[in-house]
Amino acid sequence: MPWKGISDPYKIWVSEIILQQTKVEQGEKYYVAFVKKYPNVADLANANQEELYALWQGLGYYNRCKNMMLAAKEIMHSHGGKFPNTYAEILSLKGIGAYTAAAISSFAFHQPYAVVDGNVVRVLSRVFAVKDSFHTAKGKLAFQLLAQSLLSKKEPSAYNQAIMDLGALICRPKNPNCQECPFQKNCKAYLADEINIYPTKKTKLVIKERFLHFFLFEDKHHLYITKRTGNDIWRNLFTFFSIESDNAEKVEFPNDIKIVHSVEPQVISQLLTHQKITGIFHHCKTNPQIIAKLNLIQIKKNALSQFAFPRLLISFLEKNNYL
DNA sequence: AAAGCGGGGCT
DNA sequence: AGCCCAGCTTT
Repeated sequence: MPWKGISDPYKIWVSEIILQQTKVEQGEKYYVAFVKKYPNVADLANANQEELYALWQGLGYYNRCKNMMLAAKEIMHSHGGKFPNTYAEILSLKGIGAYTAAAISSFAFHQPYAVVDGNVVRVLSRVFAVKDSFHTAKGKLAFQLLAQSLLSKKEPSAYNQAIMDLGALICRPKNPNCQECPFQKNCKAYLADEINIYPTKKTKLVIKERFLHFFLFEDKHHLYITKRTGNDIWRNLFTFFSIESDNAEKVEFPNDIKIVHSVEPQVISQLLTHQKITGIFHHCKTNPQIIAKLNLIQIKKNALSQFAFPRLLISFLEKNNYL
């Protein structure tokens, strides 16, 4: 790598920013071009923004170079053009977070700050069987403290480089080379044969789409409803008799329920935290046998407000002037 | 805590 | 098509 052995904090900074969310192979030529066109902080601070963006073209995350220029100007104005050498000052620069501040202060200034990036998280989570996700505040703190406690205070630079290399080359995301890993005998994940569950993923919010077909039974003065039970949404609330389907068009309904085909079913959706509920309201022909068979509750239309309905039902009732 | 920000490689 | 990756800022 072209930045190998470099001690200039500016060039280390450039390399670290380029490598954020970017593969080494992809970033290399950008790094070479960048330090050639802008060899130092002053050059970057005085850069033409159009040219800077042009140089960055294809690399993505364009705020990275925008922030670098802002930071370069800040270094010129507040630090006399000399790259700051304390963690706090480095961290305060635009576009530099905990990882990059630790990387620069350890690599350029040999200060004892442990880097925590994706590689480090992977290594530590496996070796120490850390199940907290780095994407939570708790997990972030846990990995930060653990990494800092392991850091070699004598050679923070070598330590940081080593643990990231271990993550990149041996303790890889897929097919880690545990046979050649120096920590094989100490790795809790390996010993438990649980390499594949680490690092714990961010729990992505999956919005499940559900289709509830409601069957509306009524007569002149009454509606027929049911109380929802079971471990599902709207427990203990009242709705029309319903059947769930995997689509809005078709539903398997009992043979003895007669849909009023002259009335198109009404469709209303409601977005919940984890579910998108689509209600399809079918107007049905009512007869006493079905009411009894489905064990429906007869309520007076002028007493609807005494019952707790889900919002989706309220919407339907309001739209149709029941409420 | 979650969204937004690019692009490329991998499955 | 979805997931992941040497992150940070804004909301």
